[in-house]
Amino acid sequence: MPQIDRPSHTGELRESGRQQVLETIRAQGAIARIDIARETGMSPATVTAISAELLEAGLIREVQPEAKPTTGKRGRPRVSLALRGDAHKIAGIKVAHSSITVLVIDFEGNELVDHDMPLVQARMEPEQLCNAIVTALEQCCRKGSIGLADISGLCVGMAGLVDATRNFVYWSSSLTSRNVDMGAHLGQHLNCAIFVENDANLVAKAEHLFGKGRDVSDFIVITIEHGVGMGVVIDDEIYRGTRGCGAEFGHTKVQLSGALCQCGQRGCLEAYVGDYALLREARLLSDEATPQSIGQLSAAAREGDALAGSILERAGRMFAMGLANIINIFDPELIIVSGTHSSMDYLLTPQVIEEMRQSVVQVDAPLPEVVQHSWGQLMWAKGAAAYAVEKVSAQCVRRLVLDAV
Amino acid sequence: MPQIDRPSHTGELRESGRQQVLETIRAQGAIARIDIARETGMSPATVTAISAELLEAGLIREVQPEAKPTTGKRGRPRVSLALRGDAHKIAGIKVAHSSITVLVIDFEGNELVDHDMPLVQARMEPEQLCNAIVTALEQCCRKGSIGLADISGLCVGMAGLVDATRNFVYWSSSLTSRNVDMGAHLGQHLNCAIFVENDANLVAKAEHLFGKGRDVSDFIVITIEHGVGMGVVIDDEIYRGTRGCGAEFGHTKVQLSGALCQCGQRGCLEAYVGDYALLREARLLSDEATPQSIGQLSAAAREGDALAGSILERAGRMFAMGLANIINIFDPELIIVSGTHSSMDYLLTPQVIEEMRQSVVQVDAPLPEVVQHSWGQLMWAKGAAAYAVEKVSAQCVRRLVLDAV
DNA sequence: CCGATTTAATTTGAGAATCAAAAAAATAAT
DNA sequence: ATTATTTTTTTGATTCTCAAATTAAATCGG
Repeated sequence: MPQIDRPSHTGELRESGRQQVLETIRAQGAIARIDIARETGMSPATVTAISAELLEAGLIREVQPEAKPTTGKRGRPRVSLALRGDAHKIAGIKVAHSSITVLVIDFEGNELVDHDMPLVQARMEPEQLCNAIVTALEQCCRKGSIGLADISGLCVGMAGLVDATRNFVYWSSSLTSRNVDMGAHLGQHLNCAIFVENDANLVAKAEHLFGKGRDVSDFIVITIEHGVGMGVVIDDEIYRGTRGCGAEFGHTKVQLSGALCQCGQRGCLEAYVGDYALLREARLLSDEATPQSIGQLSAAAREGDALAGSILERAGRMFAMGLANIINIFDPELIIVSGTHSSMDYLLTPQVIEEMRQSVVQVDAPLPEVVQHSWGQLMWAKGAAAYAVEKVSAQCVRRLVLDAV
Repeated sequence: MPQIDRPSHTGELRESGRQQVLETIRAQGAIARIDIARETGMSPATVTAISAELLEAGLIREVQPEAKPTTGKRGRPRVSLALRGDAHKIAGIKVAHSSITVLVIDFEGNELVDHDMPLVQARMEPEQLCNAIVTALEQCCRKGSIGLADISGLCVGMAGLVDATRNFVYWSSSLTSRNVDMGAHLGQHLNCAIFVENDANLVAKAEHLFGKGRDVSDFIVITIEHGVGMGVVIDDEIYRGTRGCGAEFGHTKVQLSGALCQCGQRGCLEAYVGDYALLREARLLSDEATPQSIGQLSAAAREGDALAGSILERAGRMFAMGLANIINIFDPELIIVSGTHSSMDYLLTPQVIEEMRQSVVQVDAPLPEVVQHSWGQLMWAKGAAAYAVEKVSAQCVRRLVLDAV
């Protein structure tokens, strides 16, 4: 009884070597073999062998040392290795309330083309949503003169409870039904590797691959938008929990029987710091001056409007408390507060940081760094693409190892 | 320039194989080679090779199949492998407020002897505490007729902020000074492998090796005692955070500007559900009936005392909120509420579980199981011993691999 | 301009860990 | 006794990796 595809221990080892090299190259952009050896702890001989294989497979390329390094350094010049962008085209897709954003990148991470397709309604039946996704992808491909068949893989990011290991959506604000097997649905329309993930996790991925978490193996990303999301990276992996619905930072409770949240429960952090929560309170301001957007509210506060100020102040204090709790629980190296708009301007103020500091368990060791990162509107799609790239990468390596047999 | 102790990739692989076999044997108690192969995914050939080595090293033994398995099963009978208890003697030591508990176990986990030595004062200078620990260990060894030199390793568990990777104590309620290198201090008195850990993490270890977390790779242990502690096991490893001071569940904030905690901050969960918090409130009861212990308070509540009832009810609600937050963040497979006394009787009631359920993000998937586990007073020491056993195990394997070269 | 020096990459040969398949061992069934 | 069955061990091959030696490609110094 031959055991065919049970991963052998040696196979795993081999895979991990290749994976490591590829990841190192991706993390560094362009890096010489000798530095890969240093970085990964492998011997130069092994790096040579592996990179030869990756070169042959067309996944990486040698970068000719552009300019003479003029600075007198003797010895054989190092030849850097970089990813071959044209090895694959990969799509990241974000389903938002009012539009679907698509971004196509190459294997190296270069953005080829993006597209935003408005949605007429925010919540749809699964089939309807799939059609919309496919349409958005097609439009994007057409715009960039890319064949749909050239897409090696894609990832769809959506708000809600997603079990990424199964491409399964327990619940999403974009879907009218619960418990949808999005992977299967999309698979009927598209013939490429398909992944579905929670959007906050995708931002974490984006930070890890392209952003401020590039060289960090353990960090936490917090997104503030309509709701509040969190992505946790532990040991270079996204932490997901058993059912795939962990890291629901926005729905951790910060107040017994507190404010009503869009999830129907009370006292969620989101119900104090999310967009809708602030605007809900802002409506109590005198009618004429009622701010319709966070920007207006924030401006009113800056101009000395006491009520607006107190709304933002409370949100800030709640946010500080939430941040402190995260630090007390995870003790991460780094916290990245990511967003597409300037939520940070009023939420991540020095006062909030100070308040957070005072709610963190006191230790004579430096606090985790808290940084903010404003991305463009493409943040989400970029994260989705990053995730898909990683998955496709892993698939390539796996195929490489199998083919070698 | 030969690179001597940089762990080679092959060495890691080899180590992992041996480790895996040993762990499987420990987890299963006694298990045949073929089942180890099935369990770990290795080939039977490899298991034979590895177990031969472990047998020769004296770490495991063959268990003769006791009774004829009468039930007609043909074929060569399987020979189970078990740990050799006499391979090592290991001490677990818990430093509590009023005493030091020591437990000596053998390599197989059998309890050989335990001892409790009262302490005259709860907080001491490092040197003083070390002396007390050594004295307690000596007394325990004498009681069990064990030579101090026969102890292969020990672990000291203490409440507070401990960086176990460095055996370093940022702060502990048992120490008068901060930032103590306990490992170095103890090393001057004892000549064996020494480990220092946070006590909640040790309970997690105990649950993982001997308790309800035996076959679970991801779970969370919550301890309620004087304070509230948490141990997080992710992927069969204790999660510690970067500075080694994560998982401070007791000091997560559940109320803005809330009740005063012993840590000096406000609104910590511990300040609502810890022993001292309940007794603090209970003092407001009519003087004569003031309960001096949790047991009395709990009894009063059961007898219909409204004030006592409301104290416990609020504690329960806060605890439910804390539990729900943990689930929302970690989405664990299992939560074990561990304790030496019956805190569970009033904290882990059906009402609390129900309230927790209502504060958890709603998913059409079964809730994480919440179980309670009452250990004897030896719980902590047992956890410490479990941790030390694991570490010593790993050390043995490492030595085995190195010696083979 | 040419050898000496330096650094990077590759080749070579060997060691080690694993696995598949075959063989051996130990038992039950017939 | 013979056959069937199951576990364990042995054998031989594979292959992943590494150390050391070698080759490659540059600078430096005279």
